Amino acid sequence: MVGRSEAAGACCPGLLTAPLGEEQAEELAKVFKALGDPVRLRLLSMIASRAGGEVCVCDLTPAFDLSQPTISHHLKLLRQAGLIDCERRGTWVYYWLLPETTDRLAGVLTRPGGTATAGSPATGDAS
Amino acid sequence: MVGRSEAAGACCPGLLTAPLGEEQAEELAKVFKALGDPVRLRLLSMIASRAGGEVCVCDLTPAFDLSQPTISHHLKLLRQAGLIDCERRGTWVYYWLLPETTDRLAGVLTRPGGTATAGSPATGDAS
DNA sequence: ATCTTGCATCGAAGAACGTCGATTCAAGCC
DNA sequence: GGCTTGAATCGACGTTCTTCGATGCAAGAT
Repeated sequence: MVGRSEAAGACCPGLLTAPLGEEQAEELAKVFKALGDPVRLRLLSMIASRAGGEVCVCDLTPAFDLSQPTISHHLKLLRQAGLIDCERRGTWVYYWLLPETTDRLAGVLTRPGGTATAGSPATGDAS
Repeated sequence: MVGRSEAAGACCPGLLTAPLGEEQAEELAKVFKALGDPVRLRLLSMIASRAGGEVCVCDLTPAFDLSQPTISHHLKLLRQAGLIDCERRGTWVYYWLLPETTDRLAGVLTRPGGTATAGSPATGDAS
């Protein structure tokens, strides 16, 4: 009855329960690497937390002290990792989150025994 | 040797619900970057899935086609990210998982809605 | 004390990454 | 048609990362 962790194919029993195979590790590492940059993390966060589910690039770029090609490059990496997707609509390009991928990562990082909820460390202080 | 809890600083409402601040993004990116390598992913998986909760380095190193200093380096990065910790016991050094950090990541990647339907037009086609 | 074993640290070489300016492409407007 | 705006692509440069061999340190064995 584990519905949540198997959203994107039942290929991954979890990172913390059994040793990862080389291919699975290679594949997962690509997605985690895409998240391993603060700019991309903020971009993903801005896209995912958007009310309508979509963000125009013209709304993302001015939020950073970076050039437009750099933002475009980061968006491309997030897209290649399967975390977001985009569509051109007239003059503007809109991006949205692909929740399958984040769900998969969350499932991979969730260990069966642990009571893991957002923001509350299981051990130690709960101040 | 124990660097206690530098990763779980602020209460994180989640990566997908509200735009991430610069500092939080910087901090989270360090942990994700540590997971962005297949060797480290496999190391973490081998450590986390161990029955007794501990693994000796001498059991980890021969599983890879890499030199011993390289494995030691990756273990150091995982430790600096707050994902694992270690202790010397006689001649050998044992590593174990710090579930607080993986729990936090899983929480950060979990969106409150739970149901992974976002109403996006296309699924499974990202290019 | 000396030797051996297990693991960490120290530079160094090569590859990969992040960033930029310049350019190119797409779409709308004059 | 030509012009303007939004976004992606192209080279290039400096930094960071992954890996290695060589070395150093801790702890047990002889």
